[in-house]
Amino acid sequence: MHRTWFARIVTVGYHDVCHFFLNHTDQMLKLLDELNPEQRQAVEAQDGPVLILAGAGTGKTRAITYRMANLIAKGVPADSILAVTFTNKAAEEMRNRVTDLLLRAGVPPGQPWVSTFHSLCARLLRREAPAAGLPRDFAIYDDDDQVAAVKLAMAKLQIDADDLTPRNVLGRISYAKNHGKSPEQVRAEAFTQDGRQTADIFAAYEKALHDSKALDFDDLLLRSARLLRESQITREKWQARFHYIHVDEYQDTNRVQYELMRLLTGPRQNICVVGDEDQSIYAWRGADVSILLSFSRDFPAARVVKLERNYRSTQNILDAAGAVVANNPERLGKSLKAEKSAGINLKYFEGRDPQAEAEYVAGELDRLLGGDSDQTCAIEYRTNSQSRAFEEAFRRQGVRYKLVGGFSFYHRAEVKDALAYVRLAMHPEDDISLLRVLNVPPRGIGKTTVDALRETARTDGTPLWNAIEKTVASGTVGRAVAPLRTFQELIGKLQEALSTKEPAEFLHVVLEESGYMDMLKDRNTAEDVARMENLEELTRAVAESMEAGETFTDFLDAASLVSDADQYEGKPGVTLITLHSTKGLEFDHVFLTGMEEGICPHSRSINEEKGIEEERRLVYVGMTRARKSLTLTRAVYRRVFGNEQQLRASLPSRFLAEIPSELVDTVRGSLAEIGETRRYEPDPEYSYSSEEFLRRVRGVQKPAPAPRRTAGPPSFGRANAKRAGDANPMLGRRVRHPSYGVGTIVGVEGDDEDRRVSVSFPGRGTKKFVERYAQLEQA
DNA sequence: TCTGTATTATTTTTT
DNA sequence: ATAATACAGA
Repeated sequence: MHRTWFARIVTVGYHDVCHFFLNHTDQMLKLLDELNPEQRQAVEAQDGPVLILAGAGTGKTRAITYRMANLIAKGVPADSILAVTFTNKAAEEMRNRVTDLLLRAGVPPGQPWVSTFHSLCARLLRREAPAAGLPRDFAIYDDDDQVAAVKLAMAKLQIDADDLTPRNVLGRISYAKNHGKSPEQVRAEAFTQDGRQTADIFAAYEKALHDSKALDFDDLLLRSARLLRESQITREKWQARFHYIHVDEYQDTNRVQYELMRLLTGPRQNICVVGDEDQSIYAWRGADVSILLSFSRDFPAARVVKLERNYRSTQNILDAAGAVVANNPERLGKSLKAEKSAGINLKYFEGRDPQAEAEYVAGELDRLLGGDSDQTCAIEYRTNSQSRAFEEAFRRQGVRYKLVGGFSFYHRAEVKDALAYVRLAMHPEDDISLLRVLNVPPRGIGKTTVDALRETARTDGTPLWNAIEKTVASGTVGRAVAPLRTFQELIGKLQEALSTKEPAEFLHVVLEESGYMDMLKDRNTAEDVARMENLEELTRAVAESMEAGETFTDFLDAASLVSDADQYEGKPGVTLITLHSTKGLEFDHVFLTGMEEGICPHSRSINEEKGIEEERRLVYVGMTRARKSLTLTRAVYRRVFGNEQQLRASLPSRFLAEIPSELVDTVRGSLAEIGETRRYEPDPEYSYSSEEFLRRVRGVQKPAPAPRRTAGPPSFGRANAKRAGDANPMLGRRVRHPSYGVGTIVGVEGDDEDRRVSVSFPGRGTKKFVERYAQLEQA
């Protein structure tokens, strides 16, 4: 997957390194001159605990990479150095940079172990599977699988409460697990019906994962920590393996990760952590800043290094970001000094709605990327759903972009389906995977049959696989018995293939024998063709992974553990990305969008002071990603859901008012006029009611707002259609839909914004679209 | 009893 | 718009 060429470089032994010892240290010393005094201090503090408090853009990655290279140059075997990063991408980047440094210093490149906590734990547990009481080929459930497991557990318990959504329950389960609580404890502490039900679901979820031979993300950490805690032999073995440990983004470490770190560090205490309390943005998933703040208490011998020189951003950007985060109490407090000059002012644009916001951004991108295009631009937003307006506007205006997050390759349905078959071949008792593909492609196993199987499994307390076996064996006549037997035989064949064939070849068998490929070939819509290509890509990825010397489980682990941010390639161009995923990245130009109350800060965090503080840090992170320019935008009206919901006016984000107004220029065309820049200042008048706000905005608005989709696909007969009453002139028109092809309009309802059209497609039935969203063209 | 079509609820952030 | 669910036809 994210393996690169250096993975194949043979690790050089300790003696080889010693052989060139003196020579290398000299050259390494020269390289260390490239560091500033503080960074150098962090690098040369070789033994014992080290805490690096590093503000945004102060070169912390640089400090860690030089530190590791320096250790290797001094003769420390590369594979006894561990660095834990927040994403796989960051890990890859770090490995590359260490390799580069070693090459420059003339040191034979060695490979330190760099990975995320989760990948580290996955590999540890694979190697120590027997000691951990796990089968070596356990599955790793990703987020989707986890939600499916919760759903299954809820169905089994026949719990169907409105306020207990699977995702919500999963959050509670994860919270409990990360706080070391068992289902029994959760139940004992519960004082509401919801709490008790959550405890029951938790118990059923744990059992389901156990029976399926699967671990979730939390389990990877928990089981590793437990193993190291309880098995002295294993603990000493791994402590002996890692002599120097580094943890990046330490402010976002949770309790279990902390325990892991301590267990691995052991008595040697060669631990170096890097963090910034202002960039802690994962408290909601158990991260705990106090772990960072109490490092010096945990390790009294700790040396503390502060990195405060910022090499990334202009002083204006830093001042603006600093002013925002200054509103948070309980900071260690630090001064960030830009090495760059003041730079240009920040910009502010307020559009009527997300479309206007997106069009403004698209125009700016056009300007920025006009001539030379080696610049990197980021469109940052709080929630993934905000990306759509930008995607539409960019596509209309021909702005090329890359989307990070959302639906990544390994989350595609066809990829997950294929991998579910693979898991089933390993463990047929994996209910989640079984339910996923039992009737994909359709083999005549419908809801009724599945319900019956579930009931059998529930009463017998067995996995569905056994229930299938029982149903088939019982000899009862039923329509579903034959397809069930076929499915059984299919899995049998796959098991056979798994044990005899190479992984890539095995995957090919999976796709052919299951009929999955045939299903796609038969349907052969544009989407199906794309799916087939994705599956080919998957097979290719497996083959490449094998060539790189990885095992099949390595590959599967990586597929489960890819993170959204891993998709970012750092190439010139435009990237759409959530604020959370931007952590650790940097861009020449940043657009921080959707700066509204309810979006950023998000409405779910708005009621608690702690929530607001974290949102503020999120904004701080987003702002400090920018090197040269930072533009803040917002939309006055936003739809909560797709279309039915009404437009809702929102107030400007409170964080905008925290930025000193003299650092910001309001863009021409912004709805908030220049006189209204006072909104940037703390102003009691700023907090008027939403009704009054709406009135004000309407007052400001131009008398005839231009139609928004001027550059869009031709909107057929809009002017005519407005004249309602007589037979709609749109009826009978031929239109083209991107995936359904050409059809005829057979119905029109509503008008303007919400106008919906029914289109009859030959052979595919009648579909109803919201005209504004469906990309219909006149045919 | 399965399969396709109509209706409805759904969006915080993620390893 | 998309995903889950309900309903009707084969």
